[in-house]
Amino acid sequence: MKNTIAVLKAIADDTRLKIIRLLLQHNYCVGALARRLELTEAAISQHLKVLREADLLVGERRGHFMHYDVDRKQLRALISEFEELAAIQREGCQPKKEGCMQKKREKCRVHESGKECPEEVRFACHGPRADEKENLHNGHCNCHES
Amino acid sequence: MKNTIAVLKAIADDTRLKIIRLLLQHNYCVGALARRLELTEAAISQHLKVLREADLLVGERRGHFMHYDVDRKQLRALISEFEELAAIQREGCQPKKEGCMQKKREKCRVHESGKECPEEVRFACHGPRADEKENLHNGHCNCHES
DNA sequence: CCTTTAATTAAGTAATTACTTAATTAAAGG
DNA sequence: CCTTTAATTAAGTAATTACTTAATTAAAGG
Repeated sequence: MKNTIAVLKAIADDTRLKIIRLLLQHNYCVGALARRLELTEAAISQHLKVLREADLLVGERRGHFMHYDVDRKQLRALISEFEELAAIQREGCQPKKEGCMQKKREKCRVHESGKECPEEVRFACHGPRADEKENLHNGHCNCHES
Repeated sequence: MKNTIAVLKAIADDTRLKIIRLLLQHNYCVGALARRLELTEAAISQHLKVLREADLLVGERRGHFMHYDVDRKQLRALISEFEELAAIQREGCQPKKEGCMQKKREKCRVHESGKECPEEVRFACHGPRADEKENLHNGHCNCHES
């Protein structure tokens, strides 16, 4: 799936979810959708555009009328993404093995002196910065509980 | 699931989806999430509130720290909702059997006279109003193609 | 108690979104 | 061609959202 967030945003709207439900059942034209959902055709057209750009719909012209179909492949792709998400396992925290600096954490009383946190204790107290990926255990393990 | 749209809206945000991914792996406190996502704790706290109110998270206080957990039941419930959606079958349109008024449709030239659409042809031309659920075939079948 | 700390809430702002009406586009068909 | 029709796009608006900084709350611990 190209852009999961765009697909989710597209589907996370009451009107658009109703449109998807309707189009899964029948091949409604834009006017029919507008009548059923009691909105203007312009509003429906704009919603259809959002869904189309998220690859959730494919449109087909039939004479004067545009008929839209749900791309069921994309729906299934979304389900797969969620299944992958739900399958993420909890990683157990092993402070000692991973070098979590429990002791240094206790030393952090920087604000008393009004000074900047010295590098020696900054990491232990405030955890890794975005660019420090090595130690992932500050802030989420039991170090805090001591 | 109580409110599918609220759950979808909660999850359909880049930052919040990242929070969910992180919390599925580890028990991060709010500050740790803020550091990793390079946002203020206030911003994270507000996102956590959205997720909490969608029942996607449960929080637990540990001393000074709040630790949040993803409610995996809710994730699975969301997957079920999507599977139900994807399982909706296309209903074939049977105009004759269902009394679709193909003939009357052709008579609709109301706008020529500048008059209101007479009730006799209104339904056929413009389809059922929201309160007319009996005939679901105007606007989505091949009637238009004739 | 009093101070520190982590998290939340309040207040404000810029960007986005969901609609409206009006204008435009494009196919159908005399 | 010219008109009709269905759909889309343009322009504008009110509501919502994602953030910020500042103020508040609540537990921890000397």
